[in-house]
Amino acid sequence: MTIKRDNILNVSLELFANQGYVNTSTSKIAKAAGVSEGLIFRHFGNKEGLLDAIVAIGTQSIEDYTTELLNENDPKKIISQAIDFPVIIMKENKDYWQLVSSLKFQSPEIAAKYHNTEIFKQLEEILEKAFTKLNYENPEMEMKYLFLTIAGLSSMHKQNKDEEANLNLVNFIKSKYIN
Amino acid sequence: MTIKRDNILNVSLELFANQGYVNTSTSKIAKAAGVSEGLIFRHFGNKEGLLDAIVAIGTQSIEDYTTELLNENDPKKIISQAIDFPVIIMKENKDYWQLVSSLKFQSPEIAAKYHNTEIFKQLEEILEKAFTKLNYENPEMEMKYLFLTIAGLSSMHKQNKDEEANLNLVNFIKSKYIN
DNA sequence: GTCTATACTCCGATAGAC
DNA sequence: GTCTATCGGAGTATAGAC
Repeated sequence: MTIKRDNILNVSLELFANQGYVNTSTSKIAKAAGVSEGLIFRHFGNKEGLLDAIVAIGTQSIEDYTTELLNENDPKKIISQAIDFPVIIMKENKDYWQLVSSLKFQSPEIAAKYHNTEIFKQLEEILEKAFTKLNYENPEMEMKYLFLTIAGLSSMHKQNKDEEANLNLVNFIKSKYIN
Repeated sequence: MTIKRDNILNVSLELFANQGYVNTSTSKIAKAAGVSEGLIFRHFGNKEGLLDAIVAIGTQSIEDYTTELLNENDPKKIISQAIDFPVIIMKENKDYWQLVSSLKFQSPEIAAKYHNTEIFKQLEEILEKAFTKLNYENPEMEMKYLFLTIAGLSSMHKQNKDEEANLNLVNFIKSKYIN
């Protein structure tokens, strides 16, 4: 029953992420998932409904990770884990992350619909507090700077396949914050 | 004479950047540019030819900026100007930059075709040399880290409209390298 | 299977530059 | 008078959502 539905979900996440949402036709999805095209519309109404379902799943697992950080008290651990964020995310949710990034470049309506700020606002607060605890001169700026670095790491992971090099860089950045 | 041609070029850069290449139909471009649809094909052969023309123009102005850096000797100035890179680019080539970024998320063929690494390889070399001159312990890593920061700055500028905040952050980052 | 959107073609006509 | 840029519209083929 839900096997085919899951099939559609998995296949279209992969296709949307790697070929783009607009470039992926429903018939392509149907073929790749081994289902009839009609089933897609039976389950998800229309193509955008399918996109909604996919994004919702991925968002959940990222929220789970942020919640972990909320329960952490040691500021150095928080910073360290925040730097790990792209590594973790990219490993387990590579396709999801790429899809969400790509949606920012779609039409303004689509971009707005899937632009999730809440998770990041939380992360920002946590990080700023961590820097405050560590007596940094300018915690807000430090937080913004680190956030930038994390954003950069995300886009790097998307392009660079050399995992060892990526990990070296992650550790190098960590060493700037934790001695 | 070429007024209409320029019109097409300007309008489609804006549309491609903000709505996406695939989402922008040639008829939409024609209407927005106030020209007949046929004229687009007369000038550029097909839709991809139009994209080529647009990208070529923007690439040129970015190359101009990198060439400036090549002629700079003071390592601190090089680093400072590299950090300024996204600010300059985003101010003068916002749409172009966004378009090129968005193409990375298109089909693999399109992504590969417009993925320009040469400019960045040059920039990488220049920066690594600068860090070597300044006797940093690990110039290669420092370069990669700074490169990451610059990538992060680019994506931030794309989203964040508050120019003053952006500039503050840029200066904060500069202060990490130049005392 | 239906219907619409889209890339692309073809052509006759016009107006201005040389 | 020719050449070039352009218009406007009819028309085709195909792909894609549903």
